[in-house]
Amino acid sequence: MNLRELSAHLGLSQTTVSRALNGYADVAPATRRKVVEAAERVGYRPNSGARRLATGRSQALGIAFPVDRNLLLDPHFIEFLAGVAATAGEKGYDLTVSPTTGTEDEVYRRFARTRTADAVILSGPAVEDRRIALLNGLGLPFVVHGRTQTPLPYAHVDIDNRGAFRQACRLLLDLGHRRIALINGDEGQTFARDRRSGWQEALAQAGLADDPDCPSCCGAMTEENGYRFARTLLEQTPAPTGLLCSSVLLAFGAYRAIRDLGLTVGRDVSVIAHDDDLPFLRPHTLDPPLTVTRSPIRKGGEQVADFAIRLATGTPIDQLTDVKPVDLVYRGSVAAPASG
Amino acid sequence: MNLRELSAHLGLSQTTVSRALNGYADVAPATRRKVVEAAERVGYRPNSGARRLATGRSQALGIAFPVDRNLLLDPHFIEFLAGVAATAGEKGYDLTVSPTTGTEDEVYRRFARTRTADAVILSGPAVEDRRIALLNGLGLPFVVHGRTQTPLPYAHVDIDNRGAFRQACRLLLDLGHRRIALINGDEGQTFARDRRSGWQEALAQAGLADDPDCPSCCGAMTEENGYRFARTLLEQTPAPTGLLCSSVLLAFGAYRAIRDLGLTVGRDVSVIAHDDDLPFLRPHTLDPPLTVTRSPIRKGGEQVADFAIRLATGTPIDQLTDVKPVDLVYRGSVAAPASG
DNA sequence: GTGTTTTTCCAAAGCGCTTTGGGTTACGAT
DNA sequence: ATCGTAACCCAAAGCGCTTTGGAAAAACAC
Repeated sequence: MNLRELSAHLGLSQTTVSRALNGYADVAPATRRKVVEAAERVGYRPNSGARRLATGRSQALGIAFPVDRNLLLDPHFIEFLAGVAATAGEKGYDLTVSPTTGTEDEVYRRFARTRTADAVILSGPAVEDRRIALLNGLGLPFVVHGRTQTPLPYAHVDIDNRGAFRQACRLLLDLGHRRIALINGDEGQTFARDRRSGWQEALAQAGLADDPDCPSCCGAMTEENGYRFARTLLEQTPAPTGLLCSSVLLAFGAYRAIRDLGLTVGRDVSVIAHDDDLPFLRPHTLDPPLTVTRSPIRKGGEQVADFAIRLATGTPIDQLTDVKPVDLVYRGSVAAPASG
Repeated sequence: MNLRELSAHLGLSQTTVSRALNGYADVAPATRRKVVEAAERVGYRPNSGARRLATGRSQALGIAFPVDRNLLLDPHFIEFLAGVAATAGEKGYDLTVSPTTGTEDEVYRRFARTRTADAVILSGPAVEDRRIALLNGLGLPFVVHGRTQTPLPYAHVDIDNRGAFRQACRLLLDLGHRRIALINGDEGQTFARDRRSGWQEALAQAGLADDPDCPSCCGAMTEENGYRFARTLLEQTPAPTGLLCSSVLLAFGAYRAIRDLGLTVGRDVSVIAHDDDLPFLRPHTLDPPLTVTRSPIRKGGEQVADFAIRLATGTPIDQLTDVKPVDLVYRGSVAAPASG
């Protein structure tokens, strides 16, 4: 059933039916009701291609991910994607995911030229991210999940990573810890860089700036890396008594390392992690329950999608920026250091 | 730059340019070369909406996932999706993911009516799956990842789950185990049901059909459940000496439970799991390395996408079915049971 | 040379929708 | 009655592509 058939069936013009369905003003309430009901009854849906062609907009959000970087395999990204998808779907937008090998440029070019997406979502921004300039050049609206360095204003959703890790580190300092290590994500990405800044700021305030007893390491946020990093850090002397992890997955590995070294979390080593609220990795189920700075990454996805749709429909960029504060949830993995 | 402009620029008709670009026969090689080069140079890309409207096909694969069921949060699904996306992208297809709350019906209806997707991908089929009938009714081509019960032929890609678990169970039996438990995924889904069948077949062949000392449990394949299930099973008397897990994630939890009970994997309890080759959960990094039946779920996704595209372009259904055998990889988590 | 194919190209007709730019009708104001 | 103004509706023109059904040119056969 297409528009012509539907309007013939109703004895109305295509124009009127179209306008009735799309909520235009100049159609009588009674007519509109009739049209909407008929459309509902016969299950009419406008052909997406035709609408796309006529309006120039695709009612779709685009997101590119490099297949070779392991973005899709990263549960954080997926949870984020779930949020994006949920909100997009709710608002009648499709989500077109386009995998790429190598650079994402080609995908964005295609999105722009073919008008496959009304706006794109950028995730995992680097500190200096080439994609921003490209998208600006292409005139393709975009929303960044996270932040980056760029002269122009840009739509973004982020959390206060720096503040979160500053606060977490300060908690350990207040409890008396003096050797606090950071197990971070890939520091090419802004979120990791920000967390490092937060950690450093807190240390600096405590007079521990660049203290060699407060080491750090970074890499992909996997359980395996968490184990390796924690093990390496804890085998040093003097070993850190506090561990800041950029992900619960890393903390998971750290717990295993701590156990393997015959130590006890919360007694010998205090651990705090950032919790993106991944549904299959619950920090409170660990033993002891893990103290976290918590911010559901899924919510981030939802907000990014919302921003992207608003952007595609004309909301100015400067109204589309948000940086959320982060809660610190205190649990048993943290205590004052063992005396000595 | 659109087709009209491009053809004007070349001094050719739109027809010729279109046909040259789309590889039709009736255009002179020299002309084609000129056209292709010009298109390349100016970066011409056909407008997706227009092409969609003209051809009735969208060059996109569709996949629906229920937001409230935790499909997207399931790393197995994601790894599968990565494979789908990779192959789709490679072949110039977009991947439209559509989240739903509740039933997927509405999404399929929309796909069918709006022609948003040329074919859809069904993942996690239940033993009796309503979606099959719906899609058949809608005339929307689909490929199932897994199998289901249905009278009509349908395109699908699956692995030999039954054979894999039969073989795994037989290995334990051959080593002398007599109490072998199954920790399975959700048995509403076919893959889990098949694995159970394989386990049961092997037990039956050893004269252990329905033996109460060979219990089983099932549920979402999380680390947490693995721990809970294993713990419950191992606290029975007599406790099983062999554990078959439907996922490395479950085995992960099982290892933790075994350790917590003061037992040792490979000595007190042998463990085998199915390994979908999730990149952040490597079975050989466990201690002791985990014996697995292995089949990369990502490859499954790649093949499903390939099938879906072939289906959308006219390949008959009966050429689009495949059930892959599964390797058994023997590692240190398996040994003969302790005597007695 | 003429008739017949084959090759190469093109004009024009859609695909199904939105939207422009009027037309009608109804109704209160003059 | 007549005019203006709303309120409602419509015909037709695209949007940018593919594809049908030729036509012109070139190649071939006789």
